[in-house]
Formats: sequence, structure tokens, C-alpha cells
Amino acid sequence: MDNRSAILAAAAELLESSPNGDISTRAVGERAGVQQPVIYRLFGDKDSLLAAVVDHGFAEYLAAKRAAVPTDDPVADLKRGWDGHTRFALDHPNVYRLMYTPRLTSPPQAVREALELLHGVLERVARAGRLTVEPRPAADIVMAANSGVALALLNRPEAERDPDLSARVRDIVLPGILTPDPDADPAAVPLSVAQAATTLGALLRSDRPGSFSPAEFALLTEWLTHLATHTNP
Amino acid sequence: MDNRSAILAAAAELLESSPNGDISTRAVGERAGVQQPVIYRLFGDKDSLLAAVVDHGFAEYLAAKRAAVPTDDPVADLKRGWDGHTRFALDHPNVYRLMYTPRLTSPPQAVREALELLHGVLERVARAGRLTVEPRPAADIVMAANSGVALALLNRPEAERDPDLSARVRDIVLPGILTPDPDADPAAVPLSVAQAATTLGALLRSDRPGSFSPAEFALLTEWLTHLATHTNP
DNA sequence: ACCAGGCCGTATCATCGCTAACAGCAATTT
DNA sequence: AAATTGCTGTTAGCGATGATACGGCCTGGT
Repeated sequence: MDNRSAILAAAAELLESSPNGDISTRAVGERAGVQQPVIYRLFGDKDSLLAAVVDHGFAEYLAAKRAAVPTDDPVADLKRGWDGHTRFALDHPNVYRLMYTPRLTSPPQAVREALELLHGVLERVARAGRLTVEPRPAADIVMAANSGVALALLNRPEAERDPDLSARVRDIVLPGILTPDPDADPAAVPLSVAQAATTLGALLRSDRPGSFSPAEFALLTEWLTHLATHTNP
Repeated sequence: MDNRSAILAAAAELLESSPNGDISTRAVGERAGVQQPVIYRLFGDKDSLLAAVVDHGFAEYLAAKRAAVPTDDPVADLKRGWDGHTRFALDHPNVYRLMYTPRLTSPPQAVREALELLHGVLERVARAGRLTVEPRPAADIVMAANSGVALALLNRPEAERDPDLSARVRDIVLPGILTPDPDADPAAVPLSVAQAATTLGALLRSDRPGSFSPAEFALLTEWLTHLATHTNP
């Protein structure tokens, strides 16, 4: 095995199982079976090593995504891309943090590639006449929102993560840059059950009526939250 | 000057002018005119020191925001809050990165306070009948998108930053959780408990959700009728 | 066979976060 | 008033880290 590949593999493994997302060049050398200066001769710098690890780990993800994407429904591809982005962040938290956290002096090439891939999908969406924003700024918009969601999820302990956050933001941001779905029913309902339940719940929270016992009130608000959450608009 | 305040001030100054966003406890001690162990006696830990610096720097921002917010237009407050969030990130990049980057073991209290502040604004928005999502998940959505935009801006070199990115994402995300502006669409919006309960009852009667048992549904409609009848408008 | 150049390993430096041990000082207790 | 206790600051140093200088070894060309 090449020394360079061994170091990359060792660094990737150590990074994956690192609690604080950091690794030491000494540990990498020991695991790869090489001495510390070899790393510096091959990569020059610890930041460059980490950037190489990120690029390496992201390459597989990019390859898989590149191979699977070409559907004839670019909007569905866009949605799939969002979900894949979030899943990659949750699967490789430390790599993802290195990508979208400006700790490195030399930003890894992976973020640029990811943005270009998203831009390509958006170009196809635009060609299908579904985009209301120019593809370039649209890519920035989607990437900012998607990475924000991913980092927000990573920042919360695993138990407190809202499993619907990514889909929620996705279903807000993507329609915000797309033309209305032609398959959707164009009859705009002025008020939905969810909306009415949300409003009533907020009003009751700020002005609690005295005619309810605590248990009744708890049950009522629970039902309102259920209606606000699990109802189609 | 108190030793603790001197250390906090020195750390804040060093952090502000730090190229990589990191500081050394030795440099902090030297600048504050105290020896290194004093820092550890007062803060216990470098992470705790940084968390205190973040909380200190964020406190002024929170105070200014708390004093200025109470307008009678909560939607405008929400928009102002978004812009203020982005501006704070650009004005204090290193502090902001410490807040929304999971490098610290003990997450600073500032992020929690910021989320609570946003949640409060959204509660007022909901009380005005303008929110289509429960305030709690809505706060997560807005915060994830806003921090994503801010970090995306910080990750690009200053010259390449799109000055309109924040406003663009804002004008996509906020309408995505709000009802249409009543100035543009004069559709009736429930404002009182009675109105909201009446609306919800009517909607439920016409589109009964399957997730309620008959007894539950009967009790819920009874309560809604009670709220619609015996509540002051 | 000899020489030259690149690669590797040892040893080391400077800096970092952090801590133990001791010294001054004030308030409280005897 | 003297002594004890508790808090605060200083000195000195430990272990780990990123990074580097230098000498020896192996390889390839003549």
C-alpha cells in the first residue's frame, strides 16, 4: 500500500472515531505505520492533510451521487440531493464539520465540487422551466439553507434532533425558488386545519381560559399540536 | 478593574483580531496583566473561558435587541431579527463561529438565548394569526436557515460574499412559515380565540382527521364550541 | 565499484492546555 | 492579640502537540 493512501486511510478512521473532531499527526503516523515527518513530507501541513482526508471522503459520496442523479425529473433530483446532503452530514459529522467550518486555512475542494454539482442540477431545473431564480444564486441559497440545517442538527445532541427539520426547511426553501408544481391542485385554500390549529394554540397559550382543568387544557393543547403538525395543508 | 472582567476583555480583544479564530490562554493572561493560572481559577477551562467571552459579547447584542423589539408588527420584528442576526455574524465573525460551530464541549448559553428570543417573536406572530407552523419548530427552521446563511457568508472571502444572499433566503424562508400578508390578500384571519376556534371547528367538520377516535373528536369539538361561545373576543 | 540524490528515522524545538505546590493576605476564630 | 482558615496569585513544570533539522540508508546511474 502506498504510504500516502495508508496515511489518508488512517487519518479518516481516526477522524471518524474522534469525539472532538480533531486528530493528532502522531496518532495518524502510528496507525499508518509511518513516522510523523513522512506526513509533513507528503502533505506539507496538517491542514492540507485534513483537506485531503475531506476530499477523499467526499469523493465517494460525489461519485455515488454523480452516477445516480440523471433522472428526467430534475426537481425530484434536487429534492434527493438535499436529502443526500443532510444524510452525508449525519453519517460523517467530523468530515462535514471540517467542510463547512472555516477552521482550515485552505478550504477543501469538496465544498466547491458540491456547489458545482448542485448548480448543475439547478441548471437542469431551469431548463425545465421550473426555476424562478438564476441558477447561480439559487445554488447559494439552497446550499446555505441545507448546510445550515445540517450544522444545526449536528450541534444538537443526537437525542434532541428534530428528525423532520431537514424536510421542513427543504419544503420551504425549494418551493421558494421553483414555480408552482403543475400537478398540484391550483385551488388555494385560504385557511388550513394546521394553520387554524396553530393560531388557536398560540392564542390559548397567551390567554389561557379558566374554564379548563389542567388535565383538560393539556389534552386540548396536545390535540392542537397534533393537528398543527400531522395535517396536510 | 476586576480580574475576571479584565480577562474577559483581553480575551475578547484577542479573539476579535485573531486570524484563525483561536487564542492562547498565555496571551490572554499577558494582555490582562495576570498570570495564566488565574484564568483557570476563574473559568476552570479554556472552553469555559471562550463560552464566557461569547456570552459576554452576545449579551450587548441581546440587550439592544430586547430593548428595541416590542413593535406592534411582529412580522416586521421577525424580519428585523433576521437581519440583525446576519449583521452580528458579519460584525463578530470569530464570536459567531464559536457560537454555531460545535468546537466547544459546553455550548455557550448565547445560542439558547437567541433561540428563545426568536421563539418569543414567533409566539407573537402566531398570536397575530400569521404563523402556519407551531412556534417551536418554526424557531428551529428560521434559526437553521439564518445561521446557515451567516456561516456561508463567513466561509467565503470578504470580496466574494453575495451581499443579497441573506435577504434572499429571508424572503424565501419567512413567507414559507407565514400566512400571506393581509395587506395584499384581505382574506379573513382569525384574531380572537373565539374566531380561531370557530374556524378550526368548521374546518374539522368539513375534513375530519382520521387520527381521532369518535369520543376524542366529540370532546374536541365540544371544547371548540365552548371556546367559540364563552370567550371574550 | 563508486558516487549522487532522494527518502526515512531520530532527535529536537517552540508552543500549547493544564496543574501542583507554595506564598501573601484578609477575615474569622480562639 | 495570636493563630487558624480560606481565598488569591505566582512560580515552576508536566505531557502533548505541530513542525523541523540533520544524519544515515537505499536506489539508480556512470
